[in-house]
Amino acid sequence: MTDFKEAIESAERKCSQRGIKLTRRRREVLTTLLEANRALSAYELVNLCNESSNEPMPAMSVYRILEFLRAEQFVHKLETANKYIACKHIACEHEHKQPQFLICNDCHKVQELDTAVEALSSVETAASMLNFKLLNPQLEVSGSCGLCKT
Amino acid sequence: MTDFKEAIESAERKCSQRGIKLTRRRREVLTTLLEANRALSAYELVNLCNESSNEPMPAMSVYRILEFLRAEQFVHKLETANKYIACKHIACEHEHKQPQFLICNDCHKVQELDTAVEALSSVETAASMLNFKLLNPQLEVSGSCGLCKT
DNA sequence: TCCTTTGATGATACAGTATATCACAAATAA
DNA sequence: TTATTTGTGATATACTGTATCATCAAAGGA
Repeated sequence: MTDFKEAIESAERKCSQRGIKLTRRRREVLTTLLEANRALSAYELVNLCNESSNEPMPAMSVYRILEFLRAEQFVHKLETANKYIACKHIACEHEHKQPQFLICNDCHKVQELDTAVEALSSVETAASMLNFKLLNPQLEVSGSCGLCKT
Repeated sequence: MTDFKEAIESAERKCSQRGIKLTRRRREVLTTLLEANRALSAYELVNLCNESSNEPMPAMSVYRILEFLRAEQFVHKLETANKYIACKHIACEHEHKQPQFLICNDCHKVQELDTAVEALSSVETAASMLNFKLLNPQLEVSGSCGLCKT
């Protein structure tokens, strides 16, 4: 309950540094994602926002706000799952390119890796031999997280 | 025009080896995908099938058939694009796990790599340290293919 | 201060992607 | 032959996302 407050404050700070605003609605969406502590679909977000506040949250707004939060790297989209998850490093200062995710097929929990940087660099090498330039590469692989091997 | 015939024959052969059937409808979908020679959405497939044959192809059938073709590894789904593409190796005998795709953001052409095997193995290592087991890992990265740098 | 501009949000419609279900026919097994 | 499984057709509906226009409020200039 305090962990995500720090993340919000950090996002707030980064926004003002960047000359943009973390508005009430944007904060609402980001907070909801942080509290959920898992990947959510856009409509799950809509519902959660509506449960925890009185002003109804239009689905359109959620999509728009997610675009904003992604552009600022506060949120990632899991393209393979059509879900959104708060970036693990909102509160960090370092830039972090090349996000990498392990997605559990059973419990659907997501772990954001920081470790396998060389994975993408080897793809990059292979790609460049085909004259292909990677753009904002993101890696998503699914499997089974040790916890739910039933 | 002869290239994909070989692929169909090979698929036919594999199916009979496996005790399953490449029915007329399934062959229709697979042929359409091979002829297109690019990634297609499910509904693009529906339309193309309808153009080249008189019996209307229901969208439901395309989805069902795509599931079948994926299970047999004749077709891959690009999860990040919601499109389907014929496997480059339908006619090969070797098993090929870990498909890897480079997807061009501009022309949307897709190249299936065979080369960057070590990419996934380094993810695998990182994952196993978290007690996470990869399952049918597939890699999709987008960027710009040398051809359409405008 | 007033006005204008810009950015954010609300509201509605609709396009695109996918699944659930039931019915029926053909192929296979008992 | 009868029963069962498998593939397909048909319809409905859920889920995901974009287009568009209106409104409102904050920011900055005259």
